[in-house]
Amino acid sequence: MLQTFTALAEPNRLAIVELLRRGPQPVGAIGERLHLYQAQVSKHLRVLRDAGLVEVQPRAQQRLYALRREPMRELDAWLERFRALWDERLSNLERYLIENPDNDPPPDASDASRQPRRK
Amino acid sequence: MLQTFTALAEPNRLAIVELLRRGPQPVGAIGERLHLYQAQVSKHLRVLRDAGLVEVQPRAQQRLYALRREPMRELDAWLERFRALWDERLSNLERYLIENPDNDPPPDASDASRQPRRK
DNA sequence: CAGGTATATACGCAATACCGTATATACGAT
DNA sequence: ATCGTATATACGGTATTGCGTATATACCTG
Repeated sequence: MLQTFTALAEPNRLAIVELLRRGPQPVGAIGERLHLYQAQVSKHLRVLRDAGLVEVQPRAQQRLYALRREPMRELDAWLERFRALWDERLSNLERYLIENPDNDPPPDASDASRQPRRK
Repeated sequence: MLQTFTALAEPNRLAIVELLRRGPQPVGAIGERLHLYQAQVSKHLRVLRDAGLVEVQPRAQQRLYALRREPMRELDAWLERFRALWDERLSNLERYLIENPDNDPPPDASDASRQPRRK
């Protein structure tokens, strides 16, 4: 997951991924489209490949890069763990916690980390 | 979107976000939980805040940080643009289109495998 | 106001990342 | 084999980033 975010946390790589959404592309075409030096494209694709975001298929001297769905699905699953929060009453709980500074928050898992400091 | 990915592309920040999934937390608690220096937590939270991923509410001297749903929804929307691809047979179709610009006649496109074959 | 607590920012440093250029490798055609 | 095309990697430089330490700011209590 971290690797996925890392790979996407770069303008050109994100652009590449967006571009590949249209379909597999050879390195050269990507470079032209995004006004990047060929070496940069190769290097960015290397990162995307190591992150599992793209796969490569040789075609003569060309290398066709295509998106892989796996990491996207993982991202989806990761998001899923958050959607529960937004769609549930937990959101209200959080809001309550925030809006009641002076009172004790309701006993729950979110309270487990409160520090008994005092020393 | 890029800012979101950038913010999440750091182990500690990602951990913070995961932690906040349980509910709002003050800075100190986050630091203890993740074994980070307080300054680091503040700085990471600063990044997350600038990215819109978290919001802060003052509570006495503490600052309670909570997740914001906005960027998560954006991420969801961003993913949506890709889901169409995965759920369709377009992947293979596009692959075929690109792989055969004007040269090779297709061996058989109907039963195309998802795996590129090695030669 | 003094003093303690909680958090934010400033600063120097080391590691990392991206870039541009040059070079190496792979493949096809002559 | 040699050349042209397409892509990958190596290398040096610069910019960015995260870290640790020190310090500043804000708030509560007495």
